[in-house]
Amino acid sequence: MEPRPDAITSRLMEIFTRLLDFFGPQRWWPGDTPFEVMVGAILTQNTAWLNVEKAISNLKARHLLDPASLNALPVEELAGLIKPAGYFNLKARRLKNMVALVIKSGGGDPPLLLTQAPSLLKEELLSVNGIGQETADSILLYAAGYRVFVIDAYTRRVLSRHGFVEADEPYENLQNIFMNNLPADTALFNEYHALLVRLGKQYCRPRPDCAACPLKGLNRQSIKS
DNA sequence: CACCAGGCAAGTA
DNA sequence: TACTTGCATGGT
Repeated sequence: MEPRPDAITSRLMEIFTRLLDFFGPQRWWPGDTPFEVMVGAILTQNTAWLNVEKAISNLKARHLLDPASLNALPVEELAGLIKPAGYFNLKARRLKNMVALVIKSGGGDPPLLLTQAPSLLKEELLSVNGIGQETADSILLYAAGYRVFVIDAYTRRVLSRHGFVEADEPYENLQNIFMNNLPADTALFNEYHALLVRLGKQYCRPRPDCAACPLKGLNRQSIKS
């Protein structure tokens, strides 16, 4: 027996309401410009945000946080500046790859790249070596402002720990649960994902603190549709 | 000290 | 197709 769609909607909204009441608004994404969001999306891959901030500060302090500057910067120097974010050699190449797309497909202007239709934009982003589903969707939502739900390791962990989905549920299925059952409200998608990450960081870690979890006691029935 | 963080791609069988 | 492995700093 699968739950009715409206039942899924109300359960998803209850989760959201609980998280918002408990934590308050998260005001994501932390970044001043669309390009900064894009850079942060690469740097935060499997990395604590605090370390990403240090890397971004290094770039800002040298006025290098724009496509033209990063394009002109030797990849070894870029790697040196983003060291605190970890995987610095890998991420330096990934940033270069992303900048190449901004130049090729946006004429070097991030907003021009980001105003393309979401399906086309996602396809282009995914074609960049170093940008996968989550990074692409983060850019679609938090840099371009499109109504896309971002799935990350915390989201998957929170949902599976609560019995809502299987632990190995594919990315696209998880994404569709939210996108097919929530109101068409970009601000909601923005805040919802941020709240799930906040919950994950604080309570749903590998060693969880379930006693204090704001989602404690929810019905564990599947929400797969 | 060990553990882990807002993933992704390449390699192996 | 389905696993496994490399990538790396810094906070808790």
